This record gives sequence, structure tokens and C-alpha cells, in this order.
Amino acid sequence: MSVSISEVARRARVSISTVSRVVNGSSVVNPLTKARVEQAIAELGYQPNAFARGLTLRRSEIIGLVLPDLHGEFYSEIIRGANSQARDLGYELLISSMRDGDRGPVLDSSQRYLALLDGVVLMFAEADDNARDLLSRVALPFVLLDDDMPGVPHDSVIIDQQAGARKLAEHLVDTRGVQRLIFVGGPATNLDTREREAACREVMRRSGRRLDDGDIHYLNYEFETAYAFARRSLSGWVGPGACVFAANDEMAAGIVTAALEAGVTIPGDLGIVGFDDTRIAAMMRPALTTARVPMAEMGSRAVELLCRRLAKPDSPPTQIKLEPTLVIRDSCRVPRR
Amino acid sequence: MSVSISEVARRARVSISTVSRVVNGSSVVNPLTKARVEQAIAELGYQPNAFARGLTLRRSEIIGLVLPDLHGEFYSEIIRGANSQARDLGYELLISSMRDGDRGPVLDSSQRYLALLDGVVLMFAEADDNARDLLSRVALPFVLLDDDMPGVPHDSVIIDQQAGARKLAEHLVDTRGVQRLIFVGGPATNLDTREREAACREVMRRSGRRLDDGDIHYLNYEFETAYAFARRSLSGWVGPGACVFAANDEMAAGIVTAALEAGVTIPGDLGIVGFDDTRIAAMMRPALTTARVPMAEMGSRAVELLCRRLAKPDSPPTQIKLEPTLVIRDSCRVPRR
DNA sequence: GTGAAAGCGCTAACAT
DNA sequence: ATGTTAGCGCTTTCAC
Repeated sequence: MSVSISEVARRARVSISTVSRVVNGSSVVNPLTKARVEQAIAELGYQPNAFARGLTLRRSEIIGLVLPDLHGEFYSEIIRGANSQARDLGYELLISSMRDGDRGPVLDSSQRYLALLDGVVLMFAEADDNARDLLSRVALPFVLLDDDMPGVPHDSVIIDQQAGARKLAEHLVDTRGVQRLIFVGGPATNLDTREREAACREVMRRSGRRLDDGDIHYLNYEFETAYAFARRSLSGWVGPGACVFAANDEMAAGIVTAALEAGVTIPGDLGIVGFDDTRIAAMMRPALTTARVPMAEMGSRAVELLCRRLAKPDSPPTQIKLEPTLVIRDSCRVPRR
Repeated sequence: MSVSISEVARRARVSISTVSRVVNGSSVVNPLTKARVEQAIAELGYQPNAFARGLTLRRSEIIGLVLPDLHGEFYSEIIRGANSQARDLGYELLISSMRDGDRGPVLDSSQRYLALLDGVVLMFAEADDNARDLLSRVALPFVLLDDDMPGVPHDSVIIDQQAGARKLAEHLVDTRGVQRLIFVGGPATNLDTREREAACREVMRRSGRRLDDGDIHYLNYEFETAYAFARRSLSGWVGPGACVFAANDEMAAGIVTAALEAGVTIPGDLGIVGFDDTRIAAMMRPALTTARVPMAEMGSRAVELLCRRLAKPDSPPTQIKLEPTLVIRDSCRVPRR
């Protein structure tokens, strides 16, 4: 078994307090004593027991990031931002996924690891009752990411979906003078999709056009689904001033693929925009015009908020709203005539 | 602060031992007593202190998965497999990234969270001295993923890179009768790249051809780099029976993009294969022939190995070798003539 | 079926 | 500058 503080103390012929002091640099120890202790530590390969430490200190300086699932670049960017911020603030970051294969989201308060953390950044796939319920049982400080949960006071970092979608739609109106917008969303229950849709509606309306209900389609954010859907529907879309607004880049890629295979040129015959600015957007041809969601920043700001709360538990709840930026590439350039 | 076992005991008018027994279901308690305790627990919202528990039990039933970085589908698939297996075996899985922005790999034994885990699955970007050094200081059971580390006894799960590359190269020889193979690898220091290269060499040699040194190129696994490189070099490649072997799918995508832009048809003028079978392989056009690395299985087998070791600490070190499978799509179909 | 008490390894207040 | 000791919350013998 591993060596404890008392063995180090015995070997260095000091008391355990002195060892503790050396380990934590908490108060000044005689340099010679200190050297003796350090040598003993090295010789024994002593490592403090984290459980005992946590029990006494009532904190671990470890925080968690719990995501709905860890698939896709979106999440890895969040993680990158969170990780780096956590280290800067002297915390370690541990990541966990709620999703368990097909068994659906799992997060109950009995989750053992939560009790080892000082706090946690949480992101739910959907802000439903289930989520709210889970939340009420989380017994430690938390920050919500990309989700609003009215009624529960909390810190949060959210994306201004409407602003992002508005920028794209306005770009379409301004540069291509879109007459008809085809909106291809994720699930109808998905809040992001609904917000983006609302922004499209509004921009169209304000510019004297309208977004026809028949041109709103709810898919599932996946390439294959969008590809199959576009194969069937594409022929009805092509026409003067038609553009597709896909609610994420993957679906945009699927639609572009179907279009090119059907001989529909892009951006010539049809303009298209995506959302998120994931890797595929730059890799596909034509490269995709899209809205860049500041993913890494979401992670870092959330961690920042959490750590601030740990330091000052009684500060008022804060909400940070981040705006996507427009990334103009080739998929909806004005066709030369 | 949070409620402790003794408050529950007081409220239920039993001793703390009884509360403990109820919480852990360890031994039989009188149903009436049990009910009383359970009610007290509910009323107080009691949650056992994980540090105290860990201190006493000397285990947390939590394991870790430490990856070089969390970018890309490769890792998320590993995570998915590991997660699901961990839950099946009664463990919780926590994930951590070694990479800290541009600050390079970080993993020192002082990493606080390691001390809270029962064991850890580790994957290094490169099996260098640094890695070996870190490893020697990890004071808990571990399993190595996709890395060999001779000299240190350990369990591991590795990919049979050679077998995968061989399947691809043989496919190229058999169906297209390749005369010239252009190998586009990751960094020259990357072990996977070297193994895949060796397999290509061998297959070419065995079939009476050779892999010219001038046709070996070391890049960095990235789309943009491969794209830029292909733009420059492409013209020298096209010719009867030439094929490109890209060491991952992203680079293959970059090369394909450059080729199509230059008017080189694929698979007509040039055949190409990738490696890994990440999402992009199915999404690009032509869809990419590649070798599917069983990523999720890597994760699940590693966790399985780790948990087995936790149960039987003295079993001999085990190595599991997983073989990639050939996924035939369109990027190197025989051109009709 | 239940309780008393030792002990896990550590920190911090207090004493010297 | 260093040692002594209480106590953190829990599990687990050992009595009864």
C-alpha cells in the first residue's frame, strides 16, 4: 500500500505537522529540517492521500465539465477553452459525458464523482423537465452552458442564436437579394433551431419577404439525413433567388453534396449557408459561408464564471451572452452573370 | 454546509452504524428501522461524503481516461466505447486531456485528480522519453492505449497498423494494379505513420513493385497541409496506375479537393485511400475507401482490461491487438475504360 | 438487529 | 520552529 505522512515523519524524524507544512509550504520551516523532509519524501515516493486531504479541507480544487455527449468538434472546442481557463485559475478540469450509448442522458445526484468536485459546468442537450429535475438535486455550485433554465437561479453562458442567424439571413438578403429562403433545421423541439428559424422569419419579414411555412423543414442535424432529404426535394428549390439556410454545417454539407450530384451548381444555381463553423465548413467545396460560434470561449467563460462563484459564493447570478460572427466563404457568393 | 451521517442518525434515533448499513445495504436491518432511516435521509437530503468514503474504503470506483487531446472524432469514439463499458462494469469514467493549449502535454504525478481514481487508461501522442518518464511516476494501475512502451510492464490495447495498411495496399494492388504508390504520412516521428509506411513497402515489394523514396512524404495529418501540398505536387503524380495512400482521412480529403480543383478526376485519373474511417470519409465525394479503426472498441477493451486488473491486481500483463477493417467506397474504384 | 469505538490520512489551532 | 491533538465523515470489527 502507499506510504502515509507518518512514515515520512518517522523517517525524517519530525512530526507529521512538519511534513504537512513542508508539503503545503504553509508556514516557514527550518531549511535543514525541510531538506530532511524532502529527502524522506523522495526516498519513500510519498504522495499525499487526496481523500484525506479533501475530507479535511472540504475542497479538491477540481471542477467538472459535464456535456450531453462528447461527439463532434463543437464539444471539443468547448473543452479546449474550459481546460485552458481552468489551469490558468489553478483548477483541474475533469470531463464527463451524460450520454451513455443509447441509454439516454444519465446524471443523477448520486453520481459519485460529483461529490469530489468543487463545482461543475453543465450543458444539457435539451432544457426539459428531466434536466430541471436533475439540476435541483445537484448539490454543488454550477454554471449552465448554452441553456436557459428559468426559475432556477444560476450563472450561465449562452449563445445569441438569433443574432447569429440574423447576420446570416441579412447577408443573404443584402448580397443575393434572396426571394425564397428554405430553412432546414434540426429537430423541431430543439431550441437553437427554433431561435434560428425565428431570426430568419424576422429578417425576411423586415425586408418585405416572407418565409413560407412549406419551406421550413425539421431534420436531425445529420449529414446523411440532409443529403437524402435534399435528393428528394432539391428540384423544387432551384429558382431565381432561392437560398438554403441549414441549421448546422453538417446538414449544409449533405445538401451541397446532393446538389452537386444532381447537377445543381453552388453558389450559381443555389446559395447555401450553414451554422457553427466546424471543420467541415472550410474543408468542403465550395467552402461554406456560416456563423462561427465561439465555442472555445463558451468553455473558458463558463469556467471563469464557476471559479468566480467558488471564490465568492454569494455574488448575484451572472449571465454571459456570446455572439456568433459571420464567416463569409464561397457557398453563397453572388453568381456572376 | 452539508449534512453528515450523524445528523441522519440523530434524526432517525439510531446509531451511525445503522445509517451506514442502510445506505450501503451491507447487512440486514429491521424494516421499520430502515424505513425510519430512509425517511430521515430524504428529509435531510443527505448525501454521503465521498472523501470520507474514499478515505475509509481506499477506492472510489471511478476510473480515468487521459487522452493526448480531445480533438477529433477518433477520440470521441474511444470515449464512447470507454464510457459505456465503464458503466457496465460499475465504474464511473472521468476524462481528461493532457494537452493544454499550446503548452504541450501535461501530466505529472502530482496531478491531484489521479489520486482520486482507482485506475486510469492512458494514451500518449508519442511514446517518447517524456511519456515514459511520466508513466514511471503514475502511482496507480493503468492501461496503455495505442502505444507500446517496452520495458514497462503493463496492460495495453493496440491497433494492428500494419495489418490495416496491408489490407489497403493489397486492395490497391489487386483491383487497380497500382504501379506507383504515393505515400502521404503524418510526421516522420509518428509511429503509426511509420508502420503504415512499412506495410505499404512490404506489399509493393511482395508484388514485384517498389515504393520509391521520393514518393514518401511526411506531413502533419491535417487537411490544409495536405491540400496545399497536393496543389504543388499533384501534376507529378498523375499517370497510369498511380495511387495515393494517405495516412488519414483528413489528408485524403485535402488531396482529393486539390485534385478535383485541378481537373484531376478521382478515381479516374488517380486512386486514393485514407485511414481511420472518420465521418469525413463517408461525407466527401467521391466517398473514401479507407481502413476502419475500431475506435469505440479500443476504448471499451481498455476499460475492460483496467477493471480486470483492479479485480485481480496480480494477473500477468495482457496485450490486446485490434485489426482495422477495409471499407471500400468510391475513391479508388477501377476506372472504366 | 443494533451500538460503541477504532482508524483511515490529513490540516490547523494551539501549545511549547 | 516544531510538536500535540482534535476532528473531518465514513466503514467495519467487535460486543451485546
